[in-house]
Amino acid sequence: MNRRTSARLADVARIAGVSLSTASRALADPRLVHPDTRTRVDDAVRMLGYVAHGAARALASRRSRTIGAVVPTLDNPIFAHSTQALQRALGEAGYTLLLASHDYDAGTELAVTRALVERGVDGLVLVGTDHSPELYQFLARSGVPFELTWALDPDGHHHCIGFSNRLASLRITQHLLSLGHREFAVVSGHTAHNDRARERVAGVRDALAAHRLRLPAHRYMETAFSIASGRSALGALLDRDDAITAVVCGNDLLAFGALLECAARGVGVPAQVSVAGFDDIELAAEVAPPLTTLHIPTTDIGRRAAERLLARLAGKRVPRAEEVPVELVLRASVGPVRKSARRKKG
Amino acid sequence: MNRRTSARLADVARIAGVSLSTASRALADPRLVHPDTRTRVDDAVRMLGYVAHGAARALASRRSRTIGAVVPTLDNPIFAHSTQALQRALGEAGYTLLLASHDYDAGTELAVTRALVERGVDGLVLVGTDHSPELYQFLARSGVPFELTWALDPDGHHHCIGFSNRLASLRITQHLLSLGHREFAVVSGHTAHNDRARERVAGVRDALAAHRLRLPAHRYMETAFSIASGRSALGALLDRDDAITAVVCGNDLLAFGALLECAARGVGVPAQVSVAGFDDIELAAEVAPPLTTLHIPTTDIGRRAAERLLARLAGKRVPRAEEVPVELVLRASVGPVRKSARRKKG
DNA sequence: TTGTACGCGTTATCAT
DNA sequence: ATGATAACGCGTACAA
Repeated sequence: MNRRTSARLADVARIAGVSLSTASRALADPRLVHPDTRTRVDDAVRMLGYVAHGAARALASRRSRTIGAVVPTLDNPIFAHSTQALQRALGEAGYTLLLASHDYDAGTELAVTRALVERGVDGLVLVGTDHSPELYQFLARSGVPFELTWALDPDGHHHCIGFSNRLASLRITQHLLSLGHREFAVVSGHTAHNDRARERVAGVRDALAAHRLRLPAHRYMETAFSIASGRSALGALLDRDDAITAVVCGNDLLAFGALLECAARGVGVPAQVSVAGFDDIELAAEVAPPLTTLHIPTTDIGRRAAERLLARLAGKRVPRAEEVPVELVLRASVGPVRKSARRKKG
Repeated sequence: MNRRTSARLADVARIAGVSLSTASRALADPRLVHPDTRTRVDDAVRMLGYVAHGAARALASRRSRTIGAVVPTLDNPIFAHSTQALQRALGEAGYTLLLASHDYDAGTELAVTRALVERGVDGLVLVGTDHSPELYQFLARSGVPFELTWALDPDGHHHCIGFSNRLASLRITQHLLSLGHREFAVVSGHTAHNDRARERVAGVRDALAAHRLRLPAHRYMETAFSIASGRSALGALLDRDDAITAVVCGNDLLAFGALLECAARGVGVPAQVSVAGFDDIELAAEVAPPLTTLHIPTTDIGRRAAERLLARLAGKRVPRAEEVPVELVLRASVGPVRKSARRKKG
């Protein structure tokens, strides 16, 4: 560990023949120094291979040029995608992303968020509105500005960028209802510590209630957000009840798994629906339609979250809540109700 | 921005009635102080909602408890997955992940790596061995320890954790050859600034050469790593040449796209192969077999990268190169050569 | 436009 | 076991 301590700004200043503060200014805002001195400083920097010491810089300037993001998991492509967009937007603005995930555990979320704040992030990006009171309290005390994403804050207290998961889900269910479907099932992700999942299920129930329909308990399944889970969940549902004609899935991974199960059984569930969409996986529709998806602009969510946060850090005002447009994508093959699914085995 | 400056360690010390250094010790290593003083310090911490100032800590201790990761993109599930594993392992060890991506651009990679080093990361995790001389030089000068992942360094100079993409690809191709296939096509990811992609193609050529076979230019396609690209690439290949009986794809996204194209055309390409596997997407095999995959332990790569790096930071010695096992997964439906693919349209 | 000098909040060294 | 004090490397009034 006897790594020779690298060049400091003082060294740069000495080589360039200027004072420390001049060197500092030359790097912070080149317009503040004489062109000649600037080039001399730049030369010295190159010569020494000088790399600024972020910690010292952060300590003195009280900003780290760092933004923290806390996501449930990167294994869900939608979060990987929006995080990718977030990182890109931040990078272009000279900011660096500190990333943490919590696997849908509130305790972990608080711990990792604390770790990020401790690292001195200038701002935070969280997913959803469903966070423990302790977390909200911690955020308030720490004073770090934050953005909630993938949902809209119902109380309007917090800054957020997203969409109404409930309305989106309502919309897609209404569409199926308009096609004549009455026998619904739902494959949801786990709803604990997950407002998006809960809202999506609620949206289905809302739409059904408007038609005096209910979602029976045996047609509701909650599982992990993965293709494999989606597949086995639909399998279990169809084993229990083969009158089902429409399935609303909590996201595209679940929907894709459901499609696979249909394909394996050789049944054509008349309307296979995904509430959350991810461009690439939507192609799955071509394997085993019918599928209706709600296209969610994951990229926009990440990018706008970054832009909003940076704007706030720059002292600009931004609307507290911002809604991203969500688009219903209808497959050509989605049609009116046909004969119910039939089991192969059993 | 006149956010009241939060509690400092000095405040904690004052409230606890101890000196600054005692407070510091109580937090750094509780065993160093008297149990009574420790509880008094802890109480004061809770009372004030004290959160350590990472920058000051890093400045004084010369370590940031932060590790940087530079990946091509999180949009590729394999990197999302290994990054997720990396973040988890780091988090459990009290480290935080700084993440950056470069979209397969060498210039961007250098820039973001520099940004991470500037933020004071204690170590770095990179993907692959294919980095610009400038980057390697920068890493050497900065002295930051780093791990290369997803490949093995051919020269054995750098610390790495991964597998031989070339041998893996060779193996899968040999398997197809053993089934009697002779008419190969390859759908590869872009090979610029991507040693993994290049090695995978090379592995196919190696295997073919051993049978005195070549890969004609018109049966080779290079495209972006995505499902959509995989699909259209195979479409183009089949349009050109319908004698193809086996397709080796650069990764699972491409392979899945290829499967979709086969399904859409109603052809059964006798052996549809993916060189890189990702558990969930392997389920696609059930939609449109035949598919052979190489299962890669993405989680292990991320976790081991973290463990190796942290071990090195702790002064322990680790083998310079570590290979993760890669497993050939054969689908039941993969059989010997059948009649070639036939085009639907054209 | 440039330089001086102080402070940022913590750890580490050295006493006690 | 605890306390005083000197770094740590940089930003930024303030002065020149």
